[in-house]
Amino acid sequence: MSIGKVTIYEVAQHAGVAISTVSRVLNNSPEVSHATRQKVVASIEVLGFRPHRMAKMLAQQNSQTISVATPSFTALFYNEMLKGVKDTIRENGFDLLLTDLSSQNPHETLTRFFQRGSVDALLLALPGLDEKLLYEVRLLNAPVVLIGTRSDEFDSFYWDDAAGAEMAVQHLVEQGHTRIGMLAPHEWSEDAAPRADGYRRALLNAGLPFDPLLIQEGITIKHAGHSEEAGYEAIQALIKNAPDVTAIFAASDVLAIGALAALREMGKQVPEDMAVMGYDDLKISRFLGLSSINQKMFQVGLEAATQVIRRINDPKLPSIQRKIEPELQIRMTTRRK
Amino acid sequence: MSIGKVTIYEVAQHAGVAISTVSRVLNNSPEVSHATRQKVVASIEVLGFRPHRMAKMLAQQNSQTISVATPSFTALFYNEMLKGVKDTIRENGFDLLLTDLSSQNPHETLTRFFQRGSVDALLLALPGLDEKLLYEVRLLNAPVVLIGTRSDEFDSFYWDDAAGAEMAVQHLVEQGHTRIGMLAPHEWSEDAAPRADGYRRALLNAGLPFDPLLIQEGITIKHAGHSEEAGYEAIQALIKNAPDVTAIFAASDVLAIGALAALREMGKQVPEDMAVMGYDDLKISRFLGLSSINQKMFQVGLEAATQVIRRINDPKLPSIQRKIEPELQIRMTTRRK
DNA sequence: ATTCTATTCGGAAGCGGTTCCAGCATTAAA
DNA sequence: TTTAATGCTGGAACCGCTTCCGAATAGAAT
Repeated sequence: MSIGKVTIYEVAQHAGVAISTVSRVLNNSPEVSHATRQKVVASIEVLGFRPHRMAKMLAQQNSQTISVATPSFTALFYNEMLKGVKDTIRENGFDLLLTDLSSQNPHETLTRFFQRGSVDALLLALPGLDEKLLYEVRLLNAPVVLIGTRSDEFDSFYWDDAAGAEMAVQHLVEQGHTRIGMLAPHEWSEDAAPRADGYRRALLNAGLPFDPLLIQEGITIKHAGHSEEAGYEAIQALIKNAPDVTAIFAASDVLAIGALAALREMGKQVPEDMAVMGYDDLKISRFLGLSSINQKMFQVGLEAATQVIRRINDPKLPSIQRKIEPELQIRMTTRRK
Repeated sequence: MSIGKVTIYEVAQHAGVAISTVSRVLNNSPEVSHATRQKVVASIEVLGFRPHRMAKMLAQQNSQTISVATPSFTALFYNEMLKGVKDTIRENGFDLLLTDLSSQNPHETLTRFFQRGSVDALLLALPGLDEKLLYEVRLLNAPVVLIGTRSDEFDSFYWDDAAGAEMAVQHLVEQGHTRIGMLAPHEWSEDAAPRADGYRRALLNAGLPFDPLLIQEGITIKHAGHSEEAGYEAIQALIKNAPDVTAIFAASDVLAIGALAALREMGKQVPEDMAVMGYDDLKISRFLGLSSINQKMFQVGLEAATQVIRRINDPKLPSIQRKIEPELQIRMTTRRK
């Protein structure tokens, strides 16, 4: 379980000093003479002493650990965010604890953080945090940064999903499409609903009728959420229900990628036969030529991490609320020749 | 920092018992009467007591935490592995600590684990662990599972990269290609070298000449490693150097995806003008129609996690060595019409 | 030479739990 | 009825480090 199990007691004895002195050396306190420091350092080296992390944490009452909680940290979407988070966390000497909060039952998984002392701060990226959950987060009484949810009492980074979706669909309209479908995940996740609103709004603005048949959710429970499989299945159903569709707006890039696969297999050309628009602008979308809405996930991750560090250092900082402006990325899949 | 700061002392006092009894209730020890248990549970509820994680760890001498160390856990390749790891870890009550070990200087970052008590076990997925590093890992004196490196003294899951690459290139040969290029990352990573060996072997077997011009590394340092950018740049250089190439074997799917993007922009048809073969078989490759070599990353992650749990429970288990058989996945990008 | 002030260090009390050991009250066995 | 076994519980040591406080030493000031 450990490396030799050398404690500061052994070091102190070996160096002929008190343990408090060893501790001072470890935390390079200024109030220790050069000579004794030398002795202690030598003893540490000789004995191969390594401090015990938990003991230090207990004594100092902090864990040097920051947790990031998401629905699924291996999902591509959150993966992009983590790229921005991880280095910042690391550079400031914190460890990174990753946890999935099942969106069905975040309450239970959130309990883990209620264990006192387990993390110094929490980055919570759970779309659609409700009041009940927010209440629990408050109880944490620790630095918390919210991502994807706006709250006045916490630092929060959030998007206007409806505006982004509107922008996306408007782009399709401008390309001359009049029958525009939408692909949504099987279970309407918290992020998909506002995107559907934006979709409707764009149609309204363009004077196009809203046809419920054109919104197609993922079909099987097995492929719930934003999965390629869901997109793959959904577009087939959509085309069956509405063969005259010439463009689709997918609620996420992942769905769009599944749709592209189905279209290819059906022998349909993109964008000639069907224009495809995604949402999230994953890194890979750039290489697929997939048009999308950039949410600046990397940047958000970076700023959120920076902010949480700042807050750890100064807990009474006024909370900040940052709205991220979505950005339209036009690429091959929606560009008319 | 905590929730009310209620300790077992308060609980004990409130319930009128000794702290040892409270502790027994917390760890549901059988040797506590039903009546007292009720009292204690009630007090815990009333006071809103939550155990302090660090204190428990220190006393129990374990951290209930498992760390996974990779070159970059946000890289798609390791991401697939993590999908297999995370649930297993979680279900067994462990927390997951993710760390990047920069391959330039893994020594320094490995030091973190040398802090006694910080993790109970380590999943180390660092291709090309050398003897020096292995020596340090040994010093950890903790359950360690190696992924991607074979060692008799540790549990290890590894691949025969050369065999996989040979299989991939042989497939291209069978499709009738005689001028087959290879795309490698900018800095020859530990995994790319054996794949290049397999490439040569396949050519040799087919009686095709080996032409060094046909192996193209990534160009700029900025896009080192397995990045889409590297593939994007490399294939352009390759085609310039050897315009007669009709098929390429990319050392990773990520490189291949970059190459596909470049080909599309150049107006080249895949697979008609250029067949493309990847390596890793990321989930997304299925949807891109990208032929690849499946390394069963998810499965490896799953098994490695299972094994590390097993080893934590029984440290003197004989170590196992599992070689993963690569599997050829033929898809659109290499299929002759 | 004496007093005062830094500087450096040792001692000891936590941090918040776990766990061993002993003691007491019960109950079963003799 | 006495003795032995059993079930619960309290007390105290301990996990390994931090940090406050007071003491000792040395150098500066008088």
